Amino acid sequence: MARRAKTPAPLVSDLDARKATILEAVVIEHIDTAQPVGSSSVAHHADLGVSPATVRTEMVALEREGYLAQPHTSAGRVPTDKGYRYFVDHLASGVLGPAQQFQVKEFFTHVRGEVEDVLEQTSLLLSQLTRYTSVVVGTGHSRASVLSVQLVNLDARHHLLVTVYSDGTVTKHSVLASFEATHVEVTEASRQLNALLIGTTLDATVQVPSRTDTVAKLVREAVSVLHAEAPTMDGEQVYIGGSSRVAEVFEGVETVRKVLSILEQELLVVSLVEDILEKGVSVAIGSEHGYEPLSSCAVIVAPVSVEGETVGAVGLLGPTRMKYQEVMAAAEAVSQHLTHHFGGEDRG
Amino acid sequence: MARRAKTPAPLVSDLDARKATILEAVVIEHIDTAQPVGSSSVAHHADLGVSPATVRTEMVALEREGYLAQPHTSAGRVPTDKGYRYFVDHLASGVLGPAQQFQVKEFFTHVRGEVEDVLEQTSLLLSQLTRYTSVVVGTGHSRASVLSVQLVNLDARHHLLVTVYSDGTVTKHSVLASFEATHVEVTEASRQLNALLIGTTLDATVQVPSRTDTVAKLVREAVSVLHAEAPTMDGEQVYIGGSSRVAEVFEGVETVRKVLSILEQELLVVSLVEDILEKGVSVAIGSEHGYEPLSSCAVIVAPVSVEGETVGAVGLLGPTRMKYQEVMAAAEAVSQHLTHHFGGEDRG
DNA sequence: GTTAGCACTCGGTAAAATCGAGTGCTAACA
DNA sequence: TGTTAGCACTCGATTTTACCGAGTGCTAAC
Repeated sequence: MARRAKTPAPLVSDLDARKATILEAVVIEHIDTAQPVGSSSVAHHADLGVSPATVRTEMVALEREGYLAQPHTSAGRVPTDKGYRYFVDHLASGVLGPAQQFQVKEFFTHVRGEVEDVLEQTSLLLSQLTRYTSVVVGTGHSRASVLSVQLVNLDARHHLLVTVYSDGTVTKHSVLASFEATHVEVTEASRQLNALLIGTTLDATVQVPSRTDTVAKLVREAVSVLHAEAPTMDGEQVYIGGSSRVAEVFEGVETVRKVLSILEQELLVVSLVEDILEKGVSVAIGSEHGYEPLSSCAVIVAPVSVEGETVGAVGLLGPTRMKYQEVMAAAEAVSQHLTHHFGGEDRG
Repeated sequence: MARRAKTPAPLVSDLDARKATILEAVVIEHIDTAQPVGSSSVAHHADLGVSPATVRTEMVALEREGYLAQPHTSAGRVPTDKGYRYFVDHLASGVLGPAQQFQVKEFFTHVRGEVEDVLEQTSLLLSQLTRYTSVVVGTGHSRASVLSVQLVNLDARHHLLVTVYSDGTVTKHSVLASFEATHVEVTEASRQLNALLIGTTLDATVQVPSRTDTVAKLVREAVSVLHAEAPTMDGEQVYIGGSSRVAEVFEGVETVRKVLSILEQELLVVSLVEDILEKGVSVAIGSEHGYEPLSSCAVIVAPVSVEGETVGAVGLLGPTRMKYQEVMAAAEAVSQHLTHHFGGEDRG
């Protein structure tokens, strides 16, 4: 028994075959219809040769164990978060339809451009593919080393510090000096900065010159600006695709508003995705992720890694009654293609 | 008579004083309550010493002339787009509340950072200020000249072309060569690119070397990559703040979805804003802007200019029954502060 | 353990009744 | 001529009532 399985070990459970089938039937139908599911409908669709009455007794049990819930007496049953959890852990498994597979392949053979563009486009792809809102996260250059620094002067006091990192990201920082500097001095400062910083990572401390001439002051200024940003700005990028889906997929203005307002906060989205990744889980249902305003959401994530290192993730956000099979398959497929795209070095 | 006034010349109109007052009352109350407004309510609030009956006859006239509409017989009146138009052109004028004024001032004395960050934060400010969704557009470096180009090699075949423009923007482009290049060659190419491009704008053609050595090939490659992007990528930046407001402010899922899906398309948003600016108008109501899916929206824009040149705009998007006075005042104030912020050179 | 039978619950929908804000019109008035 | 009170009328919104039927839980028979 693995100490930490890919999905958290089921508490007590493992329903017997029939209960599982019934649960599955309820989940599937409810996902499809958004309505409570009744015993007769289950008896009919899941073809265990049993009558509704039997199904009913089983459903009572499933409800007692917390997999199902009744909106009110004399309505059908609806899956709980726990019910969905069992479903995705034990029952769901789907493959991408051929049309979708084709679309994904097409996409990845044709994308070109900068990493950022690819990620952004990918988020659109995902939301088209699944009809849910997608989240693509690129984790930044925290471990990337500096390839090149350059100080460009805009005018005598304003300079722009442009840094290129080994992972291909580029940052810029304004440097406002309290003194004037000539073009030559700026160029020299640039040269020294290169000597100083190339090969280092942002968290490393460097030996700055203590002289008091203009060039040295420029260098110190630049280094401090750069390092000041280091802790906050991890260079995470977030791309959200199909946020308008939120309005289609959730019911109730209030829910829509809540979800949208979460999506607006990029930092929050990043940590949500990272939290889920960290737990080694690929799906977080309802309250599982611990973000209260998203308690009616399910989030599916799949990591994107290059050389064993997780460099990002793709995610999809929908109601708890989302189409897990399809969506998980899509996330899987896209994340793998992305992994390959960034790993398999031979694309622009 | 000016050939093209700041706001399109009123067709026939200019209502007499009493009609105007009545229209104003209807608009104000409807903005407030979202309900059709009846004659008695108008007679009461607008204190022209007249009875509801008289108001009614006037309202009939206003309806005939297209300023008001009746959702159905025996309901109150609702302003039409034309009614709102008259309202904003002739009647509306408001100033920012002191609290808001303070907030704006506070904001602009404390913002720091890159242009992009300032614009993004501004969009948040605007949406907080007005409780509507905001749009901040920065028009790009189409006329900016190149300050510096640098080719950085990631590995033998992958290079990164980093360009700094006179307006402080920085772009990066991957350059994938079909041949290998040494570090020295890349550095030399970098030097030549600088000599070649500094001071030019993207639309200018440059004399590339026709030699066939590695350096020359690199240079040609880089120049072509850079120029290829020029027409599409104008470097426009769009920042949307408070998109969750859409869900609060519009009613009907379908409307919300439509609006959100427009907001997702950055290009579309940019051209919407630019269209309105171009017409020299600051408010576009309902069908005026010609974007059908936004026919229930009003858009308020204010240009941001530096040295007489329009470099961007701030905008706010709400339902046609939005609080024009407040919102226009806010847009005005923020755009002026922004103008000043970018014009008054002494901030980082 | 399963099932048919059955009484019961209760949300959803439809029809009916009611309400009232607001209208348009007319006739009297200044 | 413009204004106003009076009044019948309209019609959406709200409430009431009735009813249907899907679905339940329970029980007794298989």
